[in-house]
Amino acid sequence: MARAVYRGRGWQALYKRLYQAYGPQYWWPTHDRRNPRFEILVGAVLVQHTAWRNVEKAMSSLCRAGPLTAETLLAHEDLESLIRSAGTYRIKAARLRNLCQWFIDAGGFAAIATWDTEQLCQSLRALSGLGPETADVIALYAFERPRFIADAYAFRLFARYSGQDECSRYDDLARLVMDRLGSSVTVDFYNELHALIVAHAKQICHKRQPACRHCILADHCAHRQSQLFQNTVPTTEYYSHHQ
DNA sequence: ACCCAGGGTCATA
DNA sequence: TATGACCATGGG
Repeated sequence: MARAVYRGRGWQALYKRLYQAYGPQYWWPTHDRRNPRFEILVGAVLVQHTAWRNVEKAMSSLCRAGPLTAETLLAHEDLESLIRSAGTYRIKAARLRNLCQWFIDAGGFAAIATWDTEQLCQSLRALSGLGPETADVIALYAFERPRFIADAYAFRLFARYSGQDECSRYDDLARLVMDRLGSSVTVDFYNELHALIVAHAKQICHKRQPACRHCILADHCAHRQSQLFQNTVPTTEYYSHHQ
């Protein structure tokens, strides 16, 4: 049986094609299985503007220093040096302390689980050092709320794919995508969608020069279409005929 | 030597 | 509202 081909342009079709190409991404990755949900809070802060491999080093030294709990992190006098390899470590140490205190004051996972999603996201964004993206990452991966992560990769993909860059703010793109997807979309969908967008951006849709020749979305991508149009005149065939 | 990475804050104009 | 400087390590 031939596998299905998804020809639609919408986000549902885009998801299916990405999934078909890259498969499940198994996010959020965890280092220590004892406190997997709290580790997501920590990782979400550490990974800000940082390659994940550097977060892994910081996470492993954190786990070596004690259990990954809010109380233990607050007790670390040398938190800065423990997370040094994640970069911007003074800032991130302060942000982690903020987050840990918030978590304790809120009453932990059981209490926060009863919060409304909007309430949760607003509360997270109110913390110094947690912007819209980190707040949504925590809401989605640690608290299993349906949120679209409108990160730099999503902006890039959307701008190239649709050919329009009308969205400039985080909330504009997040709202646009969530409205189009509708309320029936599951948390698992958003979980996988963000991970797939990251995988696709890393492998194909780079910042400078996207590898459009290998892109599985190229047939519907505005950026690819404009590239093909520009390349219609100066082909090697043309010059070989006219030299 | 430069650019980038699973961002966010703060100071200017 | 919209840029720019800054944070800072590590890999390509």
